[in-house]
Amino acid sequence: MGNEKILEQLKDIIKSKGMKYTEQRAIILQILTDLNNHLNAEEVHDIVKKDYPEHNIGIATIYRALNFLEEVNLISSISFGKDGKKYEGKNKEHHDHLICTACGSIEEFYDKDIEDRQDMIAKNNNFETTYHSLQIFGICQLCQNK
Amino acid sequence: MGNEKILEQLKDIIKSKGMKYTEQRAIILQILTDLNNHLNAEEVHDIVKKDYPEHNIGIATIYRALNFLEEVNLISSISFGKDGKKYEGKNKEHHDHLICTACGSIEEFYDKDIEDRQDMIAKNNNFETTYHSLQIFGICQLCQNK
DNA sequence: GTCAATGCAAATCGTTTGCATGAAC
DNA sequence: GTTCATGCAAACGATTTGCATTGAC
Repeated sequence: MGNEKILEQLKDIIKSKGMKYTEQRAIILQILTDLNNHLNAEEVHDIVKKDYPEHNIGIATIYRALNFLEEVNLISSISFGKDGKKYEGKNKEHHDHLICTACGSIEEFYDKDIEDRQDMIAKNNNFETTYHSLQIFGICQLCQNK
Repeated sequence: MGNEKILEQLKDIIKSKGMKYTEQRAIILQILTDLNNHLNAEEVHDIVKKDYPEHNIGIATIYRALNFLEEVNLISSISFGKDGKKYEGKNKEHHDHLICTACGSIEEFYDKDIEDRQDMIAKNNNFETTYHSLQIFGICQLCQNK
């Protein structure tokens, strides 16, 4: 699994906040870190039920954990119309998204030129960037052929 | 108001689909065409109640009209972070946003290079773009000085 | 007169919250 | 033992749907 590092981060953050380390939060973080995929809360719940049947994690816990993990920056989310908010681990390089509004599939891309232009625009506006998010919505090749 | 053209388009589309032209749909389309703003369904409803008090348009009709108008491409929607789906008329120039997470202010910008790169990326992925949304989050100059 | 569109209320979906119980410390 | 996190169910807000009525054609 090779994600001891991120679990250590989780432990540190939780300790520093006077909160408690629980299996549930670790499992949810691991799922999103290991899986190279964008998942909504329902999908995370399904995976937990399938891969960790001995645990009986409620959907409320999933939502609470996802909100917390995003807050402390261990996962990130993108939101769009139908399927609600989708989450992904932070173990990947920064990238942007091509989102198919027909089937909900998400393709990733990275473009150095766009990144540079954004930095320049922020600079020109005396704007101190925290992060940015670029989504291209449309119809993917598969759905075009349907 | 200068939006007879778009109402003609609406009439044509409705006729071609064997549907019926109604005041309600025309009002909702006009609001989004005239106002230079992104509105969610609730906000459209509020404007209708305020500006067209003699009509008593139900929220369900607002949603049905918005879905229809988007489907036939007379308006477009974006998912603006947490606020859900927001709609805008098609008469507005495209632009992106610098969003200050401290004070919530929104600055608009347009960058031809970024637009071109995005088109290219979509093309390379055989992706048929409907729209795109680029947000740069951070701290604006005013808030930096506080 | 016919059939689609509307208004209303109930239903539904994704998400959050209140509360008693259970687990971490 | 104290306090936080969990699971469950109820609550919630945004959107949708079912149905009788209204209005466009």
